[in-house]
Amino acid sequence: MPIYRQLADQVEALVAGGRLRPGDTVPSVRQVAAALGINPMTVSKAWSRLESDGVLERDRGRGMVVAVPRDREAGSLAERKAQVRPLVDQAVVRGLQLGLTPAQLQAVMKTSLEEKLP
Amino acid sequence: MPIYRQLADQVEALVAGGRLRPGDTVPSVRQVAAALGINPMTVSKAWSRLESDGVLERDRGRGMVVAVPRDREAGSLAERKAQVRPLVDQAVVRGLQLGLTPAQLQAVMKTSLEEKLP
DNA sequence: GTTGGTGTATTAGTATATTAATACACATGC
DNA sequence: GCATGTGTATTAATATACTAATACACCAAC
Repeated sequence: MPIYRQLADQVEALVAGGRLRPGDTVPSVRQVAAALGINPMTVSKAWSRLESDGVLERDRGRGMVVAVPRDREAGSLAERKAQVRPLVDQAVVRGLQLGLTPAQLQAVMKTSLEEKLP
Repeated sequence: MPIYRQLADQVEALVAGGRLRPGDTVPSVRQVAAALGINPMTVSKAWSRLESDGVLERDRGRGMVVAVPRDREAGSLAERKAQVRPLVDQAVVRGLQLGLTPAQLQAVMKTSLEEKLP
């Protein structure tokens, strides 16, 4: 998995779980790049992707800040469910293939939720 | 998404949901390739991947057949749960980011299960 | 042995993705 | 103005992934 995607996923998980809240700042691209020994552009690509997804916002001259979640942007409840659906399907198919029962799959999701949420 | 992956995912879903059962045959690579207007090797790549995953088996001279699910149940329950976990995590993070509640995410999975299972 | 059916190893061409180097634009504080 | 901090557009090099063309090995039935 590419570096920029690993970075984006990590930050996205922190925000989704509430461990990074709206207004919190994120380390600058150069800080992260120096810490990981990679190119700042690679970090920038991760930050930019998160900005496109509405997770972060650019604060001119300061850096990237966790954005305030705008529910309208995501659409209706049905639309948002439809967006997660493919990912859930993928997990379900894999789980069934492994011989897990529906109840066991639900249990895995419950565990995941408990670990993600603060 | 690449063609060979779409094919593999479709067949995998059919097997996981029980719509294709052990012993059932799968159309030959040339049949599928002709029907879709693509190269047989592309189909072969999908079939091969499914064989690696233990979903299909090669029956020399005849073709590919849905495998008996003994290998899938290899490993403890905890191990199998651990294997699905990353996929569930991905769905959960995306769902939370879209503002879905845990209950709503569980509901999406329930719907997915009901649609997949026969 | 011949025919007609499997799947696939190998090779090659093409497209796409990923990372990095460089130079730039903008904002802030002195 | 100047120094120092942001992020990034551009370009280029590299790696990886995907598809296809060809030729081959295998099996079953006649």
